[in-house]
Amino acid sequence: MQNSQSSSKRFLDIIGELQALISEQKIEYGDKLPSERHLAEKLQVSRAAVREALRSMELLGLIETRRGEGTFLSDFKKHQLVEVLSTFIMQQARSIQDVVETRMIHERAAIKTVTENEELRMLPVWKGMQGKLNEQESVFLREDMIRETIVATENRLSLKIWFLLKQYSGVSFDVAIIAPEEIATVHKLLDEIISGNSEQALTCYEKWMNQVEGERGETE
Amino acid sequence: MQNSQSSSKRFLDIIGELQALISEQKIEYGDKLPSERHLAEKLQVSRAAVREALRSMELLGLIETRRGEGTFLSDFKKHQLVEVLSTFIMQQARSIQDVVETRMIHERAAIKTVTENEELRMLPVWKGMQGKLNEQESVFLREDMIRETIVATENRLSLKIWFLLKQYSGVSFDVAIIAPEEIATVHKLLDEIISGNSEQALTCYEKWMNQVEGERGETE
DNA sequence: GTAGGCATGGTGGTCTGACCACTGCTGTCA
DNA sequence: TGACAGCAGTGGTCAGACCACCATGCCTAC
Repeated sequence: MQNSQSSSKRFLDIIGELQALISEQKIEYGDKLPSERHLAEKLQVSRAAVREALRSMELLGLIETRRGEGTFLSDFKKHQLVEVLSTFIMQQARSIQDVVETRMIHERAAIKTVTENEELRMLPVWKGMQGKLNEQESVFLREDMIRETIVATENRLSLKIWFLLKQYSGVSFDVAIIAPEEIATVHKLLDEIISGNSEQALTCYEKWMNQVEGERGETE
Repeated sequence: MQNSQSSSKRFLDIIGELQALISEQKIEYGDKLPSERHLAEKLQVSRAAVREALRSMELLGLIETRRGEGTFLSDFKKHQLVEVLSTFIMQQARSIQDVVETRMIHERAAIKTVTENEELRMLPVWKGMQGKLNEQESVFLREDMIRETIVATENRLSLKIWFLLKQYSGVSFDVAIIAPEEIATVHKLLDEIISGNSEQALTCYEKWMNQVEGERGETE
């Protein structure tokens, strides 16, 4: 196990045991965990100790508790983590600017990876996006475009980090594209991706982000 | 305040109050927090509730507790977070490969940013590194080189993420450079940075990483 | 038969008070 | 002067209690 110095920090051990339990019993997202009292008995510790571990995990967004119902393995998208880190770690960040810049680091890297990989740029998803972009009825979300790009790289960790950053930067990022210029830019971006023009794709991306920024400036 | 739905989730409120307290009393990294009993009295909650909040913060690496001594505001480098997330989030990651790749995303971005910014590439730190690289006695750590690059970008969040990733990937990254070829590569990398050749700098970086990888393969 | 109300058991939320283990200090004694 | 014992303060842990809430099932009134 990873519990080498398990002398102190019992609640860390408990978290470890909970992880093992979840793994053993194949508890999946949304499933219910044993009750605090049962866990206390099973792990041979007090309920208070179990609660300390559970609250920690809750703060990380790993679990979700509902009074009167129970404790559930959480969907990893709902992260209290963001709010908390925002006050502590983010205060060390120069500003919201760091968050935006870091988010863009991941986005640029994804675009580059996809564009420079023949298999990835041939994926049907890009054509599909272009189709959606043309249809007036269907909604084409900025977020979808970026997310799909990162998903395509198959780097789940990057996706995870991106998700957190997006959540924190709290921009109007999940809105449908409206401005015709923006649609044109995204169209071009998709073209460049499919064509494998890494340099041009990134240029398009920068242009797009500027447009998004411009719109925000107008509406706010 | 952020306590909108403060009906449940008291421990979140407590964390908020602790943050406020830390802010008010200007408690800095390494300083001691009031004892659990004092906090309980001050915040008008039970000690158990205070402890749940404290354990959560400890898991995030925000504080550090030492039995018999007290609770201290932590240095942000020591993050239990890594270990815990490793079991949950990382299990979703394809593999350690994702961590390495994500770390490199941040490193490449930093090199690019520095190289393409006139002020940054003129910083004395690069010349200093070259000097260190020449002196046989002084230690030139791989880690220093990369870290300084990210530091130069002044994106503290990226630095933070990089630090966590490095810690997790647990590579032999903080060792001194030994192989002459590697020294040559880093020398060239520094040259390209100073010259502002973004493309070439990144090429050097990739070459360097391959060399590092090669060494690891030999020794393990 | 159905809709509404009620009792009940299980769950998380919180508190109290107690005891243990450890640390650091302080005063005493050799 | 130095070593040591005692003490106060701290986190670590526990047991037990009570509350608020939820789901369920039963029962009654319609």
